[in-house]
Amino acid sequence: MAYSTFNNLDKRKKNKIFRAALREFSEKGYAGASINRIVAELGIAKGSIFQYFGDKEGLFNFVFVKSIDTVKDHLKSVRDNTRDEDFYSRIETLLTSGISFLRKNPRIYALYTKILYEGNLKFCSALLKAVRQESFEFLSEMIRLGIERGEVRSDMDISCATFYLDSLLDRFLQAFMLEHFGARPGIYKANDSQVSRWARELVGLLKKGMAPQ
Amino acid sequence: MAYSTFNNLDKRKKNKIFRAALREFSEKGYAGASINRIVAELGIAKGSIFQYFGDKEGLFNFVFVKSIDTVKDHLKSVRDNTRDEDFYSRIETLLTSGISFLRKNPRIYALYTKILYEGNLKFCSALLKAVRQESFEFLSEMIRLGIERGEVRSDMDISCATFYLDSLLDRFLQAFMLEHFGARPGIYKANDSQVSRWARELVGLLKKGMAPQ
Amino acid sequence: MAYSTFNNLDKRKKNKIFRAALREFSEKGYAGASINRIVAELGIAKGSIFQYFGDKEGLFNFVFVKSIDTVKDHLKSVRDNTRDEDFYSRIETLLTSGISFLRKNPRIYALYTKILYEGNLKFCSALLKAVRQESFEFLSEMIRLGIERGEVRSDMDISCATFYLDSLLDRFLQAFMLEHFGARPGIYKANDSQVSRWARELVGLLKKGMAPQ
Amino acid sequence: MAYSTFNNLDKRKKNKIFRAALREFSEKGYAGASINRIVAELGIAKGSIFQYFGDKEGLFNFVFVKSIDTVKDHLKSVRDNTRDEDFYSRIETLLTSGISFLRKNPRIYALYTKILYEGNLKFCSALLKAVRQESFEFLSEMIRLGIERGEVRSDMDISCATFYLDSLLDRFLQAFMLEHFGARPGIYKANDSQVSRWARELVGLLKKGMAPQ
DNA sequence: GATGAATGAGATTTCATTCAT
DNA sequence: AATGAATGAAATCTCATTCAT
Repeated sequence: MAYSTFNNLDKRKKNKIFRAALREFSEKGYAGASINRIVAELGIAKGSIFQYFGDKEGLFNFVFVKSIDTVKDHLKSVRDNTRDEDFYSRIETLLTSGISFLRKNPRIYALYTKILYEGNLKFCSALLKAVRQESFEFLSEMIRLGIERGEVRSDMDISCATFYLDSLLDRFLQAFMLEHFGARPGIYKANDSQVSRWARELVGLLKKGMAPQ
Repeated sequence: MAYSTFNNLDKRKKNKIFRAALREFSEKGYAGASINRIVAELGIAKGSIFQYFGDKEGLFNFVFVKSIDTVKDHLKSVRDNTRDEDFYSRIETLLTSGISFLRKNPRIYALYTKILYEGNLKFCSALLKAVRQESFEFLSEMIRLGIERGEVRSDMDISCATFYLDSLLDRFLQAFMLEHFGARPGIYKANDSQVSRWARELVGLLKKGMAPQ
Repeated sequence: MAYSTFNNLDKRKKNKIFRAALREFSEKGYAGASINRIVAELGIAKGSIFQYFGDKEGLFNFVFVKSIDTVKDHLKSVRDNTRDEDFYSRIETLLTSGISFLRKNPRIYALYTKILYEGNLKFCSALLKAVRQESFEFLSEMIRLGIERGEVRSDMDISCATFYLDSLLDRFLQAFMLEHFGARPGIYKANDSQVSRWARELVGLLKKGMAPQ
Repeated sequence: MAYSTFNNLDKRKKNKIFRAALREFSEKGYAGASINRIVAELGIAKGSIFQYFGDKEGLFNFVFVKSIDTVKDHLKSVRDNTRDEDFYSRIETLLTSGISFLRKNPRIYALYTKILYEGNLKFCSALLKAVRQESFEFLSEMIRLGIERGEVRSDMDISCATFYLDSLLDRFLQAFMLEHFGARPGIYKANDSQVSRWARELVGLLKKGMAPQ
């Protein structure tokens, strides 16, 4: 993925490069990103990037994989840390912790959506598919467990419900991200203090639709 | 928006130019679109585009506004034609008619999402904001009416419920579009025959969450 | 081969571009040629070349095909103008007129050899093959006719004799070209006045080998 | 030519470097050769090459001189081993042993022609000139000896005959090499079994032209 | 002596934009 | 009004060469 030339660099420099590239790609997308700008910001020679990553695609891949891995780690930790909570509480945690992840790593989520909608990037689709698959399975499993524990109605179509949950969660994050970057004209004026109230309300709605009566 | 030189063209030519530009922008995004390719496909002189629209931004604006208008017309017609149906039936119609709009105008929806996530386009954000505002008000009004008619629980937070609906509707379309274009690795295998079943199931879920008990 | 943008230029400009490109390619070969240098010499914008020919390969193709055509025309005129001479006289004419062609078009022959030995140019090999085929057939036919007229021994292996002739003719030109360009350390000190003497002597040698006794 | 750092390496490593560089230069020519690729193939540090040879030119020089020496040794051994054969038999041996040398050292002959026609290499021309001088003297001497022994006509212009022989020999090798490498579109379909037949036929032709009658 | 990270000049190519005809 | 030739900035990428370790 990255050549040994890059791996041999010291950690601070590697990180600096990752951050600069992430910033560029997340702001401009793949096609719009300029290696010229990246190296100018970093203050290194243009050739170095190509020595590290071979080409633009290589640089992007490095950034994208590292970003995806960060997301996966986040999801895994949420799953593991909420194992004993009930279904609706887990959803609420997913929502609020998602926002706090997004606050800490705003560019990662921005990169993800930019790439998702940019299309044209054959070398990403396998990764994107894997991520979505994982998230899909994660939610399905949560629902299945919720049914088992009697927290969720047993007559639900699981894939339909997963879609339903996934939409909601993803959109919840998108709404905040687009506001955070000012790119999308936010109409949901949710500021920091309102996030948890919103999360609670959404979970309330979900509960009405999904809990056994 | 477009100069008089353009407005004076005959309708067929204007339409041809719109379609070619829409195709390019929806496939490549704003930055990735190439006026070279557009004029090559059209077989007209490059200078003409600049005479008609001033610059790339002008051309894009023309395409974007016209696309947005088409969407607005669609929404308005759905609203007007379903005025007498009950709340849940209206939602179901929104879902299925949304899909059929998307099938007829795949590039318009593609353009909308591409631009939404591409960002960087100051001159779009007002338009995007207006569209979202409109759609938001459309849904809010539907909910309010639903409550009035006793079809929806009266204790709902309307903006929260609007968000909830909006997420679901938008994501429903996105799922189909991304599959239609093959850009996003679909994991929801919804083919033609399944659309209405899915719509019905989602509405069922919504009903459980939103209907008075 | 060349886009209409180029074909529409006035003849003087087209010729100027041809000459500048021929010079660069014949001096540096395909890989070594620099479009930067060509446009600098011409005093035109870099982009123009790409508008005319699409890419470096396109420019080269144009130059190469035009050069080859010039050679073919030369060969054809020699063949037609010497139809009534005897075999050995035709060979002598080939040698001396070859030299005079080379004096008038030194870069064309230089281009031909450069490319022949540079290899790696898939898009040339068909052309090169065609040229060699043509020259091969031209010589074979001359020998066949020589035999028919009783000027050449009838027991000759024609393809062997063609190889033999071809070697001599080609090498004769090469020797002069390499001296002309100073690229190859000439050891054959043939100056202008000696060319025809050499041609006569070589033909004398050939005659001893090929004429019936 | 090569710095002591190189000369102090063990023989196997020196040979490995020679082979890798010969391969690159013979395939791509001087300008097209890439030190990057050479060191990548060798698995040594790029800096080492510059420590051994100073610069690209130095590396090339080393490769070229060593290659030329191999050719000279070959020629010398043919000359010495055929001293007692008659003139025409020596020529035949030159042709066939030339082919067998080329089969054993295809890259050396390829390098020689690539460079000969690439030009632009001031530091080669002295070497090339020396080689051609040597080969020229070798052939002249053979002819002189042939005349002395009564095998060759005594009225021959020796330098003309040398040119004649040289053309044939060189072209004979070229034809095979270009076919061997597939670079030049072969029209002489000579495969392995035909080489000696061709050599015999060419010698027959020569004999007719050169032997006293 | 060997290493390989850093460099920057220079290559090909694309593209929006201008402007004379 | 329409044309399309001309432009040059900026993009990606390659490569010989240097030099600190």
